[in-house]
Amino acid sequence: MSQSTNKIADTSCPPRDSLLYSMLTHEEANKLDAISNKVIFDQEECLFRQHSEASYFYNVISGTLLVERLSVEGQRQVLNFLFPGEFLGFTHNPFFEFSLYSLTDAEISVFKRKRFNALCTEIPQLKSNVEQIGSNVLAGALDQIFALGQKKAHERVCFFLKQVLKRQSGTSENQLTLVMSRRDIGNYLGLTIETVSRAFTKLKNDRIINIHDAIEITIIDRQQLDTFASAE
Amino acid sequence: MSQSTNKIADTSCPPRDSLLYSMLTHEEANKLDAISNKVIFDQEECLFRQHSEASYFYNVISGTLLVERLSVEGQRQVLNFLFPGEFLGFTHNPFFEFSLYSLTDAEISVFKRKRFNALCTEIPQLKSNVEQIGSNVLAGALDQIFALGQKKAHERVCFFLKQVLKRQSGTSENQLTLVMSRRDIGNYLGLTIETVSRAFTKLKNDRIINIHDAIEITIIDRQQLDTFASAE
DNA sequence: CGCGTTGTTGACGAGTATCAACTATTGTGG
DNA sequence: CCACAATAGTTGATACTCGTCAACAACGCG
Repeated sequence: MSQSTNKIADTSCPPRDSLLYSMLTHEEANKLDAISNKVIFDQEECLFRQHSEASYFYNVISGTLLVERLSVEGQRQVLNFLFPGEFLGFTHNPFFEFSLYSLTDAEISVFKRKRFNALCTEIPQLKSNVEQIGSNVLAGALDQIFALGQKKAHERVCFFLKQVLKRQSGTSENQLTLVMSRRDIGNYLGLTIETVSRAFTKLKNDRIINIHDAIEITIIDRQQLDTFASAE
Repeated sequence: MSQSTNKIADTSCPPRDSLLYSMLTHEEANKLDAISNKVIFDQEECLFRQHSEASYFYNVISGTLLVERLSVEGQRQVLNFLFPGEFLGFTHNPFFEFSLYSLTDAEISVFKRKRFNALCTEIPQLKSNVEQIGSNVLAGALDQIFALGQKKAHERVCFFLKQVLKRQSGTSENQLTLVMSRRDIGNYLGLTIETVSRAFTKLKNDRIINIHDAIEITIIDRQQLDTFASAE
């Protein structure tokens, strides 16, 4: 397992404001913390690979991750990005349907499924929390289908920016940092890197966003961004 | 609930060769049958609507169904088709993420979730069967993402035909009946009806399929169909 | 500093959407 | 049963979007 090659961070606990911890008593939350390990990953590491045994699940504390899937023919499809506070791995399958990679250095809280399931029988609320979180994977996939099926290039990019804006916590209201490459964005949205680049330029020329160094983006016209993001 | 407006069929039971019944003893299967009702739907009926309470789940005995989702802006997206033997509704969410409509007359075996969950505690095997089936929804969505993100029109149509071929049981090996309209196919594949029509014509001209009356299709070159279906 | 990688821009062509006309099929009322 | 209207599907002409190929710029790294 890849996390065994990483150092286990000492004392610090995952943040308790997340869905998983909601509705739990303080004592229950302590029990939950007790079965998690905080693991530090470097940039470009693989947390788990598609078809590997789903023995763990993951809660992002800091950093950004990428979820991808390979078809039987070996074609790569980016399925999602993962931001601090988010979870992955609550599948009922014995094996993962996709792979998870770190785009940046990342602190991850890792739970062993067996121990977690045991705790679930003790704390029933925990189980319903997990099931709700698990359905987020499907919700993300459905959103992506909408974007791929019905939108033009610059609209897909707006959809993507809006998602990052909503999920990339911390930074200021209209500022965002795109740690993922144009290639990853393009693959996620079903576009080539050139088309993604042109879409960004168009949005800049239309004064909807401001591009500083291809990584740092500012939203100027939030309303127009929303319109494009949900355009037919 | 819409099924209350439909007649409950009398004695007949759902087929027992499905995933849900696999690994169950005869006695357990009987218990399962006891909590299901067979309901007859006409063409173009709504079995359940998006955001309605997920109180039931469904096992198709005969007929073909369509799964669709509306965005907040009201745009329609076809997510899947459902064929005999297949299931829908094993969500952990309290509400459905999508709607289900009958494309043809259909016999459906309907299970009440509460009674089913109660039975799950009695028959643990049942629960793991269900979880496996539930993940098929996600698997279908992931396949659709691949098709939408990476394929040309005629390749997407091949992908679609291959799916129908695999899942539409009963009829002969290379014969299939497309009960869904070109509009539904197009929406599912992210294409216009004209492009779908042209793709069919191209496949006919390339001698990969034969079209009899736009509904009845014969696969001539199965190998080429597979190649197109999984092309980059 | 040169080199590789990543992102941007331009020219061009392939592929798909759009608009429109036409055909085939289905359903309805006389 | 037929005539007609309505719907679904096909085909053609055209415009537009996006992919492809190529050149170039910006950045990071040894």
